[in-house]
Amino acid sequence: MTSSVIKLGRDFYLRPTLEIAHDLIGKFLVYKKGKHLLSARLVEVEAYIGEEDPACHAAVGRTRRNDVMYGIGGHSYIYFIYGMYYCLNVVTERAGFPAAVLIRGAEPVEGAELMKRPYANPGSNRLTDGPGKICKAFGLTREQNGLDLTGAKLYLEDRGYRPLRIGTSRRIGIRKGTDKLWRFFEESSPFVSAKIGTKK
DNA sequence: TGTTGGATCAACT
DNA sequence: GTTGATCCAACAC
Repeated sequence: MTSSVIKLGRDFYLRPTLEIAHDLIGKFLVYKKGKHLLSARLVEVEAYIGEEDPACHAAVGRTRRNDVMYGIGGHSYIYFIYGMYYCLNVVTERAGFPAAVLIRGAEPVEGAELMKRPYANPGSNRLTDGPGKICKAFGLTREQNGLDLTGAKLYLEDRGYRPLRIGTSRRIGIRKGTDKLWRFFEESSPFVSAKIGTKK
C-alpha cells in the first residue's frame, strides 16, 4: 500500500528481544551481494535470550564463537553448524547482554534467480524455508559475521507490509529450553520451515 | 592433541 | 522415523 521504505535503525534492535522477534515478521532482509541485490520477506524467526536460556549459544558464557552476541544490537551473528550450514541471527539488546533472533524462514522477493544458483535443484521454490537454506540462498558465510545491520551491505527494511496473523510455538531443533514459546511465524505462509501449530 | 556433538537438510526406510 | 554429509568450537586430557 504505502510506498515508504524504512531501514531499521539502531533503536529497533535495542528493545526487548521478544518484541524484536515478533516485529521482524514481515520485515525485509536485504543483502547487497556485489552488484546484485537480494531480498526476502521474513516469515519465521526464533529468539535466543541471555546466558540463562539453555538453548542460546551464550549459555556457556562468552566465547570467540558467540562474541558478537555480547555486542550492541543490530549486528549479524552467523555461525557454522553440522559441518555444512550457516545460520543467520540478528543480535539484539544492549552491549554486554547476549541475545539474538535466528532467521528461520523467508519468502524471496528480489534476486530469486540468484538464490537458486547454489542449489542442485533450482526448480524448487523452497529455497529459503529454513535457517541453513536462507544462508545458502543468500551466500552468507562466516565472512558476513558481525556486520553492522545499520550499514549499507546487509540490513533489514520495513516496507509497510503487515502480516495478517503471527503465530507462536516452541523452538525447533534444540534439545534444551524447548518449553519456551519463542518462535514466531506468519501463519499460512508456505515459506515457514516446519508446521507446528500455534500454542498458548 | 583428541573427542564429541550441534539453533540443518535431503534422502532414505 | 532414521541417517549421512562434514566442520569446527568447546572441553577433557
